[in-house]
Amino acid sequence: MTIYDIAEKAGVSASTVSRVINGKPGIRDATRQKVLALLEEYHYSPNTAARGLATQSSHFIGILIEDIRVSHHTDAVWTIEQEMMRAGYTCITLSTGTTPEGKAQAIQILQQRAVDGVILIGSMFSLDCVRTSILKYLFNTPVVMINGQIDLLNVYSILIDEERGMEACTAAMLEKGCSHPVLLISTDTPSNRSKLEGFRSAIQKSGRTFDASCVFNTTADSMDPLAGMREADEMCGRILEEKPDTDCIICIDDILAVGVLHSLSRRGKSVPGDISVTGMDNTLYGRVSTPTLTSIDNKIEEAGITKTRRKSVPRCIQIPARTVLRVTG
Amino acid sequence: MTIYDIAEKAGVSASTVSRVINGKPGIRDATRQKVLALLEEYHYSPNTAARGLATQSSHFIGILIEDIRVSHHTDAVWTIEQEMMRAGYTCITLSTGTTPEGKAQAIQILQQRAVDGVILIGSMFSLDCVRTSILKYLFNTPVVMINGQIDLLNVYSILIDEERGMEACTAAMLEKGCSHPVLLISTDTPSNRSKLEGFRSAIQKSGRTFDASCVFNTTADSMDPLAGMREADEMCGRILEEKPDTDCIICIDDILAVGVLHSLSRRGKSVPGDISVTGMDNTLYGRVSTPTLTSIDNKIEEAGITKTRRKSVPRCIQIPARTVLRVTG
DNA sequence: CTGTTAGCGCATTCAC
DNA sequence: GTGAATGCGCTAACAG
Repeated sequence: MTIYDIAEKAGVSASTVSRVINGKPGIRDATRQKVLALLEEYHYSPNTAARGLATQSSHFIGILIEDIRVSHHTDAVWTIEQEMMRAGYTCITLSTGTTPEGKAQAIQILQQRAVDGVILIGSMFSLDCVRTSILKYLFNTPVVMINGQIDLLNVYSILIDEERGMEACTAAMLEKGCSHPVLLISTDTPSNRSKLEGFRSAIQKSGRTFDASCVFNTTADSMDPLAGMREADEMCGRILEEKPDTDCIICIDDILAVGVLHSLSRRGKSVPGDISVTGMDNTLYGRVSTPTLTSIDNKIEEAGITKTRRKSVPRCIQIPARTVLRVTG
Repeated sequence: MTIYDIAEKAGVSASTVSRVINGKPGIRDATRQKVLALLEEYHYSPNTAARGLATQSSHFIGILIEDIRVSHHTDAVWTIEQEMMRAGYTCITLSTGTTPEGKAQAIQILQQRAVDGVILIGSMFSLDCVRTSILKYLFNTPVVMINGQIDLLNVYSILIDEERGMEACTAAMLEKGCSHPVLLISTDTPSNRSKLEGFRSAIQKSGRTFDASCVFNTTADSMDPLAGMREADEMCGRILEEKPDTDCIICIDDILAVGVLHSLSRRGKSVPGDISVTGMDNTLYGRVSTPTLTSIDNKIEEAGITKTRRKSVPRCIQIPARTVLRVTG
């Protein structure tokens, strides 16, 4: 079913059909009704690729995440997708994997699909190779980075202030009476570095001296949540051994927190009676900080990816990380 | 950058450039090299929409799942996406939500995007409204259902034999010495019904009589894993109260299993010492049954969604659910 | 109000 | 070997 088939059956020209489809004015009502009926009868729906070719707008939005299996960012994808759909856009959500090549390839695919905009979710996209690829393939396409930053004119950032989020979280625990907090952190990422900084800052602002031995690192690949949990579980044992007076374990993310909780429960420790535990990231595993997704969503619109971005828009937007603490038990 | 721009710069015609791009033979090597160089220099990459228009093939594969935030099926999406990518296809993965309207809308979107094939993941797509939508919009497009079934000529099924999977799982527990198994099941879905049937069947085949009071239902919306966990947690308390001699809790899925584990650990019960617990579905939360994804993947190829499906292919393929049991502790 | 024409970017005959 | 012409399905001037 093409627009021409319908036109023929209706005894009008293709442009008339096109006008009806797009709700353009200046059509006699009788004609419109007739066409509308045919459209319905034949379940016609327009070929978006052809339309895109003609209008120079694919109505595609590309979303890049590292791994769809990791629930970390999947929440964001969901709301963005819903919102974009309401706006008439279709999302192409791609898992890039952790390698630079994977990311570069995904960016090229999006270019070939002529997406109208791109959303990069996660600090892991703040890479030089990503910058290069954008420059090569998407220099003309608005890009929004959630929790990442790249210095290019067409790249907008929405940053979640994780540093201050973690700082507030730690401060809250200290105020609550914890005197021997420990930070459980995973591999070195921009995001994790911010959180570490926030932790350190809170400690110092409270008048204590920051002791690096209070920071424990896990090494598991962030792509494998199960491994992360297990490692956190073991690490928790080490923490209790090396720092027996620990009364608060602050975890860089919720996966680690779950591992810690398992370990503590096995050891008969009560939470938060004996030890307080906090997580972060608001995934399925727990709900602690990060902004509400709707607020991210607003910001994306603000960044004008769907709009005809006429007015100048701030290149970078900070969202305060809400620190709705939850001492998981 | 269009094919014409490159052609002009190379002093050849567009068709020549096209031939080079597509590796067609019959081009003097010098010409080819020159064009290739320009292609590289200008980071040219073809507009897939235009190409699709010309070749009548979008090289898009549509994937429908109910909710990207639910890790249940997200594993399948990952491997399918990887595989399709290797084959030169781009996946449009859409979350349909639980409503019929959402599913119908997603199907129409895929039609408008002229996808070359569609993959429906989950038993929740075995709906009459889905059938209607496929008939309306995708009657000409090969559709593969994973763990679902719809009677249409262009719809292929890959079924995971959950009934036998659950039967084997239950039988294994009985053999292991459990004498008072309980089934914890969630809302009524085709998939859950099969599992219940498998449970019942194993009980009876072992010579016992099936007692319906051994089946406990949770009511939480399957879309909200957290709620599911919580409910399973509470339900576990009820189970221990009403059936104090329970020595094995078989959970319909891993989310419920996690809830049960939490509850047991809080009550000081040892797993599997006091009580054995099994989950199902091989999500992040645990790994128990279901086929390996690569085997699913093979089956999809077998169903010929990417191929020119010349030979007739079995309309329905059964995969035995592997019952790699893991008594979670 | 409606039809005609042209063009979006590419692949594919058919000539040369 | 290579170029010119045509069409994919649709929209957008431009006429009438």
